[in-house]
Amino acid sequence: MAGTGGRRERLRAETTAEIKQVALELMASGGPDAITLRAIAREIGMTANAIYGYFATRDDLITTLINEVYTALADTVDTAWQNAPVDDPAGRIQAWAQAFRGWALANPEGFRLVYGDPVPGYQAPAGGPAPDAAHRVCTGIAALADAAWPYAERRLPAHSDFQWSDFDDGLLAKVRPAFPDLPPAGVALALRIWGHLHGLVSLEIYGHLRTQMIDADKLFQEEIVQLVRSLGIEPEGRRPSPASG
Amino acid sequence: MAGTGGRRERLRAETTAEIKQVALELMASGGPDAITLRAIAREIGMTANAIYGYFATRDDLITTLINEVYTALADTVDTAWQNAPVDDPAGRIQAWAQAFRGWALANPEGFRLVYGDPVPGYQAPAGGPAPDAAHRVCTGIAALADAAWPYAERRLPAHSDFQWSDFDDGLLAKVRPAFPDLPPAGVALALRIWGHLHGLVSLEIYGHLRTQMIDADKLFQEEIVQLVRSLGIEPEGRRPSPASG
DNA sequence: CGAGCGACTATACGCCGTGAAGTTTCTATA
DNA sequence: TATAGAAACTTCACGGCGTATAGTCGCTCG
Repeated sequence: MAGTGGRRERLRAETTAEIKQVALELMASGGPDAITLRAIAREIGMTANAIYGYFATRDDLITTLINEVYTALADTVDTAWQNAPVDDPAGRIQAWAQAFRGWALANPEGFRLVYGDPVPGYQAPAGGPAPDAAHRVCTGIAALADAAWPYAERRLPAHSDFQWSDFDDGLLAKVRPAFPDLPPAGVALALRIWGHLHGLVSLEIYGHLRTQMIDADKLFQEEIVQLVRSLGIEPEGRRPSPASG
Repeated sequence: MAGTGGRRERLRAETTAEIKQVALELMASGGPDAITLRAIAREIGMTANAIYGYFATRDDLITTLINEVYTALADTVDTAWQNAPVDDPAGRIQAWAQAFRGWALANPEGFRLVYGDPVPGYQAPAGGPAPDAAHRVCTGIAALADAAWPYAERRLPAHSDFQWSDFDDGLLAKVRPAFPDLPPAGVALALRIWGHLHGLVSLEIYGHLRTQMIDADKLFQEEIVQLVRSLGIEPEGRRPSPASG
């Protein structure tokens, strides 16, 4: 067989990349539904069946796309919150939330692809289509929860009984080494924060907020402020010390 | 034309009902994607084109189904929270949240139909497919927010500047007469609560929580407790008076 | 009784995913 | 360098989809 630099393999990689890129363009212009093998082939100048040489089935292609799009989302939000000062946990949470919603608004079809029913009849593989990217996103929020934990802990009275066994091992493999001081309840807090923000963005992207409210942005900004406040850290770096509560 | 009780009209109503029921059965067993005119016709014993005598297009049928399913959801949650004691706002919120998630878990395909990308290529009509049901759901949460408002108000410091003009007129037409003491910020609070709960349930229904957590129920129960607490009302009726804060 | 209308079928078109079989083109080896 | 084989791609085919058009049957009412 040819080595890594073989001509054939290079062409193959290029064609694979082109298929994916055309698929993403179709999705951006016509929604996830527009991702059809025939449309991709038409655009590239191939026969639909030729794509089967690169992806075993349409669902395989979709899964790959979900992976890439989800990874792009994770990159975006990670970059955003990591660019905020380390000593400003409230600012980091704000950055995460704004980046998450901003990405969703800029890539609504991508959001639907990752978080919705992507495409007619699509069946995600066992363990989800993009577990790594999902864990990355959750780990990002866990970082925010970890930074806020000294403040938030006292706001979450000790009735919650989360244990490590409640969580997915793949997630914990990333979270526990990175944030050794974050207890199970802290991970639960991270997931709840994720849920809060995902809920509003999801309602907005799918048009359910628009039928209730003119300006979804205002609602989201309020949500961020209240989220930060509920964690016991004030926006814009003005926050009490953990000791003074 | 025949009167309201005419034989023809009765038969027509029966066939219309049968089409919708078969569609819902197909959805329950095979997901929203399974709702195809041809499958419905096959099940009923008609030709696919015969359905065009009852619904102008497939999207029309889908819109009707969304309306019915959304209404069923609204009925369920309304019944649930209204059955809790009036003087137990925390219990009512709990009832709403449990009923919402319970309905979603019992009717995951219905949840996807209402809140997700229902069906390949479906385009919801302007104003959303089921604005009435959506407003009913939001009005229900507004009732909960209204009951909690005397307690919650002091937890939401006065930096939010919501106005009536921020919200949809159809929603306000239901909310303002029913809860004359609830200010715009209270409606915003209701929408945020909706977002919180929708987010977690949506992540769960679409399988995104399962890749992070073993027991989504535990997370949701924690969410309810913290939600009630954040509003300043204690669970199970033990709550401070608004005056004592 | 007969005209008209409503309910329904038959046929057809262009989409879709995908399987089977055939063809071309490149590559590795004898 | 000749050649066997693999890889890339095409052609043809099948069944499913929404839906447009035209035609058919039977009930109902004047």
